[in-house]
Amino acid sequence: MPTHPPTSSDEYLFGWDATPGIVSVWADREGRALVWRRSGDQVRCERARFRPWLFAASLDDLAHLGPRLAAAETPAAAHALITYRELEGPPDSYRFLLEASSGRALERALLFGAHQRLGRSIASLYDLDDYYRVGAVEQYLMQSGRVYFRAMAYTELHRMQIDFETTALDPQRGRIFMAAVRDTQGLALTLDAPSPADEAALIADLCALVRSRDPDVIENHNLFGFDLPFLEARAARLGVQLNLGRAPGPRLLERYSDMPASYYSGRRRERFTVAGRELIDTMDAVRRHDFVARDLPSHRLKDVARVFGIASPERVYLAGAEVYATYRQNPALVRHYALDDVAEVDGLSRQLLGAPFALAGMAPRRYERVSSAGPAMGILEPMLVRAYLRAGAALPRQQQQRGLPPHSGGALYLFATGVAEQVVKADIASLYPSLMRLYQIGPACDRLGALLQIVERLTDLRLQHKDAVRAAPPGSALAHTHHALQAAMKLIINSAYGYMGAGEMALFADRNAADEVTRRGREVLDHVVAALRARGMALIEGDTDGVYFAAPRGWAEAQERALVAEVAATLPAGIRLEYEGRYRAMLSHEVKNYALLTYDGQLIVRGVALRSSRAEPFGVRFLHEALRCTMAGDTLGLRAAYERIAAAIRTRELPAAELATRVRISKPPEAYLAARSAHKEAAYEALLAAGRTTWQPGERVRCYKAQDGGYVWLPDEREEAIREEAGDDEAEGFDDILQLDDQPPLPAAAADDRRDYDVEHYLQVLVTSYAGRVRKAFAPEDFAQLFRPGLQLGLFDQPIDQIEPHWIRCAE
DNA sequence: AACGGACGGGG
DNA sequence: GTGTACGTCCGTT
Repeated sequence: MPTHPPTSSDEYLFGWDATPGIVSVWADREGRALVWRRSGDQVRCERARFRPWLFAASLDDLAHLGPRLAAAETPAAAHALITYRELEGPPDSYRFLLEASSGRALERALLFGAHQRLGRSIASLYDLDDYYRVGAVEQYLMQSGRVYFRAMAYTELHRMQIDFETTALDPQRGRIFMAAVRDTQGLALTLDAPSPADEAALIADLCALVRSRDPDVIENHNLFGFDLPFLEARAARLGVQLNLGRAPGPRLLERYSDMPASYYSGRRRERFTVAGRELIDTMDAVRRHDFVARDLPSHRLKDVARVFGIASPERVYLAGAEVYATYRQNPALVRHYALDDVAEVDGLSRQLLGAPFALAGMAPRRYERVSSAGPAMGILEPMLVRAYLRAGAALPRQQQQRGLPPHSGGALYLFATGVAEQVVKADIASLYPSLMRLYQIGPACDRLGALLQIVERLTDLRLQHKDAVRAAPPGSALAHTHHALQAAMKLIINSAYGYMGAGEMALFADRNAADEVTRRGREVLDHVVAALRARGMALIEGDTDGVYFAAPRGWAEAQERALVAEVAATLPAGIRLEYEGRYRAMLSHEVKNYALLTYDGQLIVRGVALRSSRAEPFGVRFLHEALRCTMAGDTLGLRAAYERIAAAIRTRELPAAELATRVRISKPPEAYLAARSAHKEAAYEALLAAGRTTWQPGERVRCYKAQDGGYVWLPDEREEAIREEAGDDEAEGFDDILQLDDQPPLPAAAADDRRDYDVEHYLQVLVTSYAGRVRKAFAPEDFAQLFRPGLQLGLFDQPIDQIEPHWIRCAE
């Protein structure tokens, strides 16, 4: 592979080969690649060759090859098994690029040599940090400079959504009874298997449908976590082959583990892959979206679809446990439901996969990998490796940096607790990348300066795409494309700093550089804080790149904005302080724990201290009211809210469900019974008291403390009413019997009628767990008076309407 | 307060 | 084997 003179930063970003329309790549370690390219409705597969390669720190492990190892581009290279290229770089780097016509032969030779050198057998090259290697597809893409989707729009992709309805969550206990299939070319149908005998045919039909519709992409929500593992298990049990691959590649769906066990003993995610088609799990996209936006109540398909406004008004909702029972009564309804599911997945894909699509046009990885990868190790690092490979430069090798002090973080200040009005939030846009740019802080080991060039070029391009979004017709495909591109670029830009601070597994990590960025960041925030203080603002809290402060009462928004602009003007060029928003009031409790009241009356609560993890419904209701009253300075209202809820508890007006807490239990029955005498826990006691002797760890238990000191279980009717059906449908030949497991029947009294809770206990909880969240807003004696049971004033009390919260205000 | 383990999500 | 790492919350010391 020839090396190239200085590469342009556009090559760093986009590769260099102009081949358009690549929708999938499959490669093996023997240097064979299949490249599927789309042009309109046509997909053609081209065969390509590449020379398998990897980076090595030395040639020691290849000495045993003798003349079968030769320097590239020498006469001896013609007869060599493995060729090497010595790269420009420091001695402790990956200074050799090894190439062979067979990647497997290359690895075998290295493993043999390492075995001899170390005197122990080596399972995998990944166990040796003497080598840096990527997968075959990545080798091909990095070497060729190709990327996916060149000159393609997202709408040109042929996508198919597949969703299974099953009789249970566990493929050992249940089976597939329906598949809903939809594609971007207008298909929408369900395949049914009303009887267990039909399941094998359903699976085979589905595979045939995939092959005939021939999509580039297969999508679903939790595809890797549920549908594919379930499908695989059922197909194996029924002896059906999963022929989902695209000709002329291998046909079968393949499973692999997300990472080698030797590197990480934690949870390994199962993944699947198939030749010629990209498998996309929209849940990955949802996670990535929520990581930035933090606006999702959950990651469930139905919840997310509602938030994004893609749930149709006629959408059918069924509780998971009821789907199969419903199907037997009303199959049409379940077909409707399942088709709604795949329609929502399509909607989610259109909304969320644009950015990964754009990233796949930059990073040398498969679209399906890019869409689930983290931006740093998953995107940025492959781009850097491609740049070094292209330039013929040695990759840096992380020296073990043991015993370093932990990497220092951003500034974090709590200036005041209490209640503020006229609150302004100002923050510095893209602080860390801006600092990297401004002060040219990149990893010292990045001799090409590629990371900084990538950040700089991306920052410029991103602004261009943001402009292009504004210039394009709103809602148009063009606007969408530019939006996706700028979002993708933002993701990479923001990951650059984190990448430098990443541990030793990041090739280009540089703790000192990361520390330098945070140090400069603290400097900038300190400057902003000082400038605000000098202008008489009342500071509340500051965190890394943003600050909350109270402006003088009665200021108009324009005045606030002018002040922020004035402070912004004192910062170095390239560092932009922005006016982010204003709030009617703020309750400052602890750092990162506060409540905000917007000018249109919305309550925003941030931080764990202001959320109760156990969250008894009555407490949450009260807390929200208490926060509103406190922020309004309405102590009478606060006292009234407290008295109202305390009275409702005392008179048992509240149903027990309002006082119940919901916990997830973790111990199996034996474990709890063993520990029980030492330490009783409410949830288990409640189950035992209800006569239950078995339960599953992970079950959610809703329970409350009763007047008699015991605990009472409140089953969730919906979750418990229908238990999963028994699994052995093949042996029995039918599966139409709903089996309740060996639980006793539910108590006859409906749960919401129960009132036998421990009044004193819950009055205590009300004060300590919930009223306590506004404690910081009051002087101790005022707080004690506000939440004292009974109505009589104490000797030294002042009238409640004269109690004031602790105000955070500008000096007059 | 610090640490380790489990969950999410899917029917 | 088509490949390198999740945050967050909960329960326990």
